[in-house]
Amino acid sequence: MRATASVLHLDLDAFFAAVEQRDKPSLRGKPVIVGGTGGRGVVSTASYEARKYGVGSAMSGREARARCPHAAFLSGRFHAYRETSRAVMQVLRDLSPLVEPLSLDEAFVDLAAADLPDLEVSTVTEVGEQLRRRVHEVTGGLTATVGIASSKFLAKVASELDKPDGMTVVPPGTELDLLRPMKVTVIPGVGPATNERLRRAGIHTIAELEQVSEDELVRLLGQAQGHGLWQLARAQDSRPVVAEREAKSISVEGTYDSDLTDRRLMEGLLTRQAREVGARMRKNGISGRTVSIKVRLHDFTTLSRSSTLSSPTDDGTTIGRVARALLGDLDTTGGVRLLGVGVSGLADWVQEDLFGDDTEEAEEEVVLPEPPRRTWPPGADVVHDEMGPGWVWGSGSGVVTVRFETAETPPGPVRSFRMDDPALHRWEPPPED
DNA sequence: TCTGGGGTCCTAGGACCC
DNA sequence: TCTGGGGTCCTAGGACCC
Repeated sequence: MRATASVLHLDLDAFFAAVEQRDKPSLRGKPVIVGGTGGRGVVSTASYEARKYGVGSAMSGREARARCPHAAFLSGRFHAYRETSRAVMQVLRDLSPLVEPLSLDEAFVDLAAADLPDLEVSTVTEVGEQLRRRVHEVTGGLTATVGIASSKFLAKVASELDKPDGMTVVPPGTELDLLRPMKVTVIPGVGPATNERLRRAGIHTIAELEQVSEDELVRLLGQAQGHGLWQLARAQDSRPVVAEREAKSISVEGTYDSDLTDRRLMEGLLTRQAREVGARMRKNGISGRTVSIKVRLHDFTTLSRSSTLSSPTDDGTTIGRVARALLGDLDTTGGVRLLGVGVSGLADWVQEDLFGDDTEEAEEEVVLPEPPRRTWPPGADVVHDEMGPGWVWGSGSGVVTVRFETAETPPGPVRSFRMDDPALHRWEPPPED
């Protein structure tokens, strides 16, 4: 904690939804929900008009639709969000060289590194208001909420107090007066699980947390979190604003509208994800040694497996080969809703092939199931079961006849299914790159 | 058909080394 | 041949954040 209110936290209000309303005037003043469009999607951002109906982040699309059926549901234009975010971050860097982005819509700014006459409350208040006006200008009308205080913790807490389009400055010396009546859930890092543990120990507010000894908190929550919360309950936070932080992992994952049971299909999807991870690594000039997969089963149980290579790689083919081998250890008979591939243990150098050709080795390729050849029913003509992918040969009287073949393996066997047979799954094409 | 995607950090146990 | 301890790496899982 500093003696001056020199840490600024800026939060763009309902960011994704606000960009959509900016770019499409017909959406202004109306409920807009970004995310939650797919069969298993969740809400990423709801505009304030939609929040009135109880729609919020991380809510399932199904529930959001039930609460606010007349909202505009959008899948998101991340390029536009990234571009707008860049403009905002540049405004912050014009104010101070020490800017720490937390996400596309949030950042800390160290005002002690800015060129200001002093750090009095009146001065930083004016700086904050100017900053909010400037953000409004460069974004074409987006609003931001700002918190300014003597530490990251307090600045972030402060920026939550006057949303949207507001600002809160916490004068040095008043931090504990502000914190003590608040619930422990305002502390970043206290989520549902930690809150429940604290609640069982009779701790609801920060004032109550402050009464608990450090030993007791460590016993309750473990060394790192116990010690951390003991400090935050006293407004003790000396974490610096750090401008550049290097990525520690890169991953790609996907949730599928219906559960996967076909191992060949899973291997094909992992292969595709591995290629995407490799491409992103090369683009960023990094490589890594530990390849991980993530598998979420039908019942939401989440498994992970990883393998550490003797030397770093950025090669999608290698990553894919390891990923498929890791999948081989897992029992996926109940069905899989999510698959993911990641690489960690990153180094900012590349071991080999720095300028070499990047053609992939053909013998490592896994053949993806064939694309649709006929249409029945609309959008669902290519299907698969545990035998692999197939396509609909004919249908009638509630029965579907499927040929299990691909261009590589004709002619395949023909089987008939009832239309509602749970063994028959719609083939979900992998997302576009 | 409750429960996204891309991350970070922490814990805990076992291997292995000194 | 009584049991030792620390440090690092690896793996799996969990909590949390936006």
